[in-house]
Amino acid sequence: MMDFTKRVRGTRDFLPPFSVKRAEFLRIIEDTYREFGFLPWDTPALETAELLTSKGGEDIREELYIFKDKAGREIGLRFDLTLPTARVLAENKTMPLPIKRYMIGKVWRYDRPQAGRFREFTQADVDIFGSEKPIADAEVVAAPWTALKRVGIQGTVQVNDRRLLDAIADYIELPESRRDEFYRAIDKWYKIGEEGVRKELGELEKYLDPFLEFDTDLVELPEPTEKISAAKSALLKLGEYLDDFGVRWTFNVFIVRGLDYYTGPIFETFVDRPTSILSGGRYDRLIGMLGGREIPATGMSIGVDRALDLYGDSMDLRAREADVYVAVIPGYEDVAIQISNKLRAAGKSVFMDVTGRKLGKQLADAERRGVKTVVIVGRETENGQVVVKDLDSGTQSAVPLDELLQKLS
RNA sequence: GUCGGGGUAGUGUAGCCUGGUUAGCACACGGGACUGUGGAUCCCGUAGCCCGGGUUCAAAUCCCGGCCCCGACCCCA
Repeated sequence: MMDFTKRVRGTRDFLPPFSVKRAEFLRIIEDTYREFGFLPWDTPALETAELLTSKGGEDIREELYIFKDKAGREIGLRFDLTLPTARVLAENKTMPLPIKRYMIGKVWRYDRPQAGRFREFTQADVDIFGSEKPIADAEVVAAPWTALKRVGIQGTVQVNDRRLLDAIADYIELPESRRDEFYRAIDKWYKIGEEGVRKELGELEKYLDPFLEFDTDLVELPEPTEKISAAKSALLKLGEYLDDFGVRWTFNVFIVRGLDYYTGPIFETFVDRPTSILSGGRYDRLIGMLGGREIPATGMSIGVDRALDLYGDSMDLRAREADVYVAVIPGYEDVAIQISNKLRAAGKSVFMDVTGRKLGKQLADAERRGVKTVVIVGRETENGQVVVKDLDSGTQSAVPLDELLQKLS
């Protein structure tokens, strides 16, 4: 006998009550993005292998789902939402700018699964295309940060800037060819500590002490060169806008994020663990690299599943499965359907029993589902009434049908 | 790719070291006591030793191989 119950490695099933919270979280994110004026986009999960590997060389294939279709073409699953979006912009060369868009969807990476890391996971992106101004970076941070705040998660956005890092690297005379290696090591500062970073750096360790002079508050950041001054004042401007948006942020010179993707401000958001749940930055060259005109771009992404895993318990999310449970006494199905429809038309979510099981079972079922209001549809309907029962208090009363809606509101 | 810990009903586990009744328990699920009133209690029920080989009179237990899961490293555009 084959085992048909196996899941693909690194994927997950989302079942209630978690799935209910997850859907609610996604709804709040989407509502917030809309409030900030971002419009929804959706692009295919499948892209050509050519695109997916375009900015990482051959070794990047190791981290991707790539396979051949029946015609022998190499295709793969997207690993983020930014690259497909950039492809669309490179392809549609006359879209009116600026564009503010969001996209919520699954992405796939052939990582080795472990705590907080899956091969299939959901991202909720916002991006602004067509503005190089810091106010755009600030807004793109503010929208997802606000969404998180609305569910009770107050993160601190750690801010750095690729131009600043490069300016510092110039100043401390870090060889160009070793910079990726250096950045990759210091990026682990909060994970493995100073000692770990020194060890990791090896012969590059001599550059660490001069670099550490820049581990300060932003206003106190030394300005030994013109380039550093310029990067600093850009960050100060950005910080001012973040303050205006009410975002909690801090400058952190150890934030690096990736290697060849970003060209300006970069962001990571932490709550109380060194695991980022909201991150992104500015990437002004990507669309040009894909063959489009150069369009300045900046974006952020919520790691939806990771945020739920780490902080779902403390999120302020509705967990109940429906607003009202309609318990149906056998023989009264027709009127139960009519009543359920009426409630739904008034905006209530309704779980109507369809099993015909006895009332005690239906009440237990309602409770299990976390629904606290039960409308019992039975013989009272012959007098134009239903019984409304509150499962929390245990109280109930017969209510005329035309008063049902106001009784429930 | 490297390393560590594990696989016993749907979930969590006891049993394994020291092989030997019908593989025990809890939760969950279905039904009943209670055919129009949930949370409590009681009763009944469904459901399990990852796969293959070896040792043995006898394997969940010991040995070998495989598969899978979890976690750490590497990496994370």
